[in-house]
Amino acid sequence: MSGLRERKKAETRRSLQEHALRLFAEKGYDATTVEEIAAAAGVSHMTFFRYFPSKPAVVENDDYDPMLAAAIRSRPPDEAPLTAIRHALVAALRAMPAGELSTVLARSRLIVREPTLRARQSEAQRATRQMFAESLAGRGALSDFERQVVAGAALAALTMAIEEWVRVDGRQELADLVECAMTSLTRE
Amino acid sequence: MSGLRERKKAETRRSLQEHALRLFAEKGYDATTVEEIAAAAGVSHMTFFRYFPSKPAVVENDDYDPMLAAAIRSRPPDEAPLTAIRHALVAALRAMPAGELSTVLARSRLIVREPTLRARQSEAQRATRQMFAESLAGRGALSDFERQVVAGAALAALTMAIEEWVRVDGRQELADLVECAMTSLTRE
DNA sequence: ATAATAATAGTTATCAGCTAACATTTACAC
DNA sequence: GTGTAAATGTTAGCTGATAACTATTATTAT
Repeated sequence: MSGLRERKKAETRRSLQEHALRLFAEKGYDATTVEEIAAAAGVSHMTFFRYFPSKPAVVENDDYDPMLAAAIRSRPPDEAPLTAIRHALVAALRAMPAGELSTVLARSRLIVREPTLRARQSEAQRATRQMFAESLAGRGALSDFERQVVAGAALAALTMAIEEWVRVDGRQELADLVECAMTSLTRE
Repeated sequence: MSGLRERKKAETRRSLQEHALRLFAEKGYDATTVEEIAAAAGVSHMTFFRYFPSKPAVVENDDYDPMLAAAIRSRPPDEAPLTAIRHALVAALRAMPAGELSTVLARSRLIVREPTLRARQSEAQRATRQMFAESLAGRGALSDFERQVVAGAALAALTMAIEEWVRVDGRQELADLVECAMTSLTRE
């Protein structure tokens, strides 16, 4: 698994992603063609599509979903659903090193500002919502439907927090914004 | 404004939309090309794009936004934000004639089932969210940010209700589903 | 070390959505 | 009726995405 082939693949993937993000930031998402990204990484456009199923996919990373789901599940079972999600999110964000957060900020900036990427993001969030909903199992005697609703609402709050985070260009802590957002949901 | 030209335009638009929805339902969204829709309506594909800015746009209708915003604004000012939105939505839905609801169901079916349309929908919802947020002005001493959060969460709940509505193929009242969804948010 | 093999990448062609430039038809106002 | 302006069609092109096929390159078994 660490042969030359594997390393080359990883390197190509990384290079494609890196050049893509750089070009998107430099000249805009729509103004950057897959052809250009591939050329910058020294491969053909077909290779791009072998590594990423679509142009927007090169920006996305769903790596946090399982971690967050686990964090929700490990909250005390008597906590209300939205409260459990809030604590899980805030704790996860506070535990995140600054370097990683700035990467997340860069990606988020792109996604929030490019309509095409936003649209994709909301589609990717369906999986996240599903995970959130499942990780609420057994909490507060909710039906499947109600769990989806709560998970969806929490994700909407998280999304709003991230958009605000991008708007203030990271000058407020994302964890604080998420805490504020989630609290304004439960405080009714 | 009711010259032959205007009438023809309205008729062309209606025809394009009608054939589009029919073809989408018959053979799927992706499998239906703009060319086919245009041909079915007896025009060229360029004419299609003169009437609708994009293929997905032919399915969308944002006609309800102003009505809903007004309904929210006219709720008693001491009602909590989520509660006000809930009552506004439920009242608007209960006042809707059955025929219109079945049209909404048909459109929703398409949108919920076609990933491409879902993605677009979520983008269109940004405008709806903005309207919801603005129509919450003065209610509950919320900041701009918090209003966006609450509006976003409410819309997420509405979306979940509509998805469930489609899932049960309209056999439950949408108003009831919305009421259930919104209530599960405030009940924490 | 080398040949067989399997993975990986490139080439080419094609399709669909979408836009632009230009020509042509058609309703309207006079 | 005729000129004008709107509406439509024609054609061509760009970009994202997929498929079929070929060529290259790393692995592996000898």
